[in-house]
Amino acid sequence: MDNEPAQTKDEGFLSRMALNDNKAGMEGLDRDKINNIIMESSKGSKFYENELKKDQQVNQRIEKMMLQKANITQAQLKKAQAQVEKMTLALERSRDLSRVIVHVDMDAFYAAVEMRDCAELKTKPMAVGSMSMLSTSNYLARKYGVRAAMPGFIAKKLCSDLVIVPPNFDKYRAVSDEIREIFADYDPHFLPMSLDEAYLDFTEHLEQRQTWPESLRTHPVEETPNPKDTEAKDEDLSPILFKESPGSPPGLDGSKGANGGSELFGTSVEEAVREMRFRIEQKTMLTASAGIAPNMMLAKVCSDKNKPNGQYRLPPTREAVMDFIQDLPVRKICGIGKVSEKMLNALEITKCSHLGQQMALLSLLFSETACQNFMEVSLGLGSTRISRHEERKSMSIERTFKELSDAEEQFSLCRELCKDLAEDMKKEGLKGKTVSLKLKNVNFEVKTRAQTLQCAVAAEEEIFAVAKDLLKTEIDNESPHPLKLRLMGVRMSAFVSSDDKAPTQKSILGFLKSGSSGSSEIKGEPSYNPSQASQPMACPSVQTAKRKEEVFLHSRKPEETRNGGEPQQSFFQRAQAKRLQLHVSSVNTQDEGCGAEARGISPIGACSKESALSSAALNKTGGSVSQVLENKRAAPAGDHPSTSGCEARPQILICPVCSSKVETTDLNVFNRHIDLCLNVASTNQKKSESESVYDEKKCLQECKELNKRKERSEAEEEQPFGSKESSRVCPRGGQHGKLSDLVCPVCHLTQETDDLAVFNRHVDLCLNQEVLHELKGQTTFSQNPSVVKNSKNIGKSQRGSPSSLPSKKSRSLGLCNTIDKFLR
DNA sequence: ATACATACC
DNA sequence: TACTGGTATGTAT
Repeated sequence: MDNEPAQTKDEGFLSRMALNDNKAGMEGLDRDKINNIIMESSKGSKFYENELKKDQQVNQRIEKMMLQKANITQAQLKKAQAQVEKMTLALERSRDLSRVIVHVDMDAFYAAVEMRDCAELKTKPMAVGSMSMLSTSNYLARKYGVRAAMPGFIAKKLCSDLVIVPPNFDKYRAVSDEIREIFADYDPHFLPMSLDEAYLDFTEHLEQRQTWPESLRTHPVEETPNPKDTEAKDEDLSPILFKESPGSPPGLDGSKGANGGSELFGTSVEEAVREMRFRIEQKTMLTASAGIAPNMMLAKVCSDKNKPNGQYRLPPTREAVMDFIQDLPVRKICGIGKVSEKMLNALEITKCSHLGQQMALLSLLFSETACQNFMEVSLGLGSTRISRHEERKSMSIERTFKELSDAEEQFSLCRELCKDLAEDMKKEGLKGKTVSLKLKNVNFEVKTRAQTLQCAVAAEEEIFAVAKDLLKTEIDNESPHPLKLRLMGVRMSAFVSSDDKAPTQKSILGFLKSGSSGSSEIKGEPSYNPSQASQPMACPSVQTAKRKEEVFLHSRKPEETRNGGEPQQSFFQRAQAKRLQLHVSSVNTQDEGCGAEARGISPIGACSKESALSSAALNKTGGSVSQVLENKRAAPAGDHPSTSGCEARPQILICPVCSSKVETTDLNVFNRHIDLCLNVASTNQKKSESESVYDEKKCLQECKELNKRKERSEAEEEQPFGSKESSRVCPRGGQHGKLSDLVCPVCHLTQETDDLAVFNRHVDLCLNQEVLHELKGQTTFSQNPSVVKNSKNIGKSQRGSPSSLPSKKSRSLGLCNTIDKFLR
């Protein structure tokens, strides 16, 4: 393959704009001619200008890097080298060659499907897409330099005969289903990367296969495989779109002619993979290519080696792997794109072997993550286990259009997007806390703006309420000029995990009573007035924990996902994990998910859906450590927990942290106040660790500042609780100085801790106990609950670091665990 | 947490 | 005429 990374001494810019002939089927093209056409077609366009700008940014990055490089001393390098060698050894020790990983990839998938279904296309250069953008081209078109991700109008200039077919995603999905059925026969846990691509672990299958009789390894040869095609022009309709590449089924040619023939496959890996490809072809009349290797990273590269319609096996020996890696251009590695390539090239690193040789240098110039990746690549290491069930992290929708400058239209488009997104979210039962707005102006400049709520939302109005504000801000920023947009997108992220959704949040009592997460109904709730059943759809997502098994288009997962819990972890990984842990426990952030709570118990018309705005404002409130029990926490003794939140009469609440009075009808406001106090406290604590003296003035000031800062970005109608009464004392009434010996307002026992988060947790537990107590009608709850120790509880431990506080007395551990579950 | 960039299909 | 859309992740602040 002549896939030299297009070393463009010319401008370097070519590496960005020029033809990327890294793909199969693009060998031996007249690159210069093609690049000329591409440049000519692009020059002067806004797109081109923007690309130029981006390229300059990359160049600056490179310059910066080169400067850094120039400043590296021999001593540093030597030290780094030692480190690198140590890590290399460790990585080497972790090398696992025992797995047989296969990467399968359909050849020119969309294009192949279209060709299969339309005889006329078979002999023509064609591509799937539009005049604006192509998603795939067939191999005939590739001869002209026409490839995926190229705009159709440019492709047309390269090949005036090019036929552009609009995509039929439903059809591709259907075919995808068919091939996935076959995949599952070889690995029921296969990992789909897109409609046409997947990773499979053949290891188990191969073990089984050794014992299989021939009958199980024999597959019929269908002669008239295309029922959809009514015209039976035999030669043209041959199911074989591509001549066999080196790695094709050996017996295929021989036995193909006869109707009713069949094909026997052996027991080796290669035979098994040939069999799979054969079956795919029989079933879909489309060909696939495959790579066989001891890990995912290598398998991926291998599948490209004999494309189309071929396969390549990399033997599972260290020698074979290292040989294979040696001359492999870095750009071939999944994850190293054009920018990384360019940066590496600047360091004269073009092949994977160079990576290994330059690791010391790289470790001084690149991030830890990047280095780890480079090092693994240079050693031919990759994930040896494939796993599927990663949860989706975001969901988005975006649209490109002709210039849109009218604000009104922009808002309505925004709403439209939110509506569609909300629909999608609903389909998967998702709720997220972060809403992002993406804007691209007519100069192709992209902006994203995000806001994170305290509560997870999913409905159109809720999303729109936020997106609209973000959009408004941008419009205002630009005024008096209009925003001239060419794209708008909305994204949801920070999903609450399924465990965290509605049920537990809604009402702990309801949860306990129903004994399962199946329902968030609070029906059992004594003092809950049934008439309140009009309870806003507040938290509709009861059963939402269930997600659709698989979502085709969204099933991507990073290639380099690390295997779950294997001893395969590298030094880098472990070190990083450790750092991360440290980081997490040292950072004070918001807690996750409060589901229905905020809206559910909010006294103000949370239930009324009338105004998207008001509902959004409400959504911004609530959500905190003790969200689970916030109503209880805020409720004066005697008040029933679940009703207290719905009371509209103003209450004076005492903050357990700063002991100040908080006058509010909204428990969320109160809760947030507590959060802020805790934030301030622990920040201060950290700052003055050495003195271990708590500065009261500072606390007050910071409390105010924090409150103000937060308030500012929030709904205007909310009364800033921090700005009033001067009666507040920080950290607690009377207790100046040392931040120890906090007294739990519930159990009244002294807590020997300096950590307010720990203390807070204790209070939570106490409150929980009260609830449980009421629930079970028990009478003895004088015990002081132990502070739960659960270092794994990261989401929570952001506020409550694992504590070593000795529990005063032993108490029902079972109960403790139960509570802890809720607190997660 | 937010913004922006990179990468992949 | 015309340079996507969806998702994840890394990097910097």
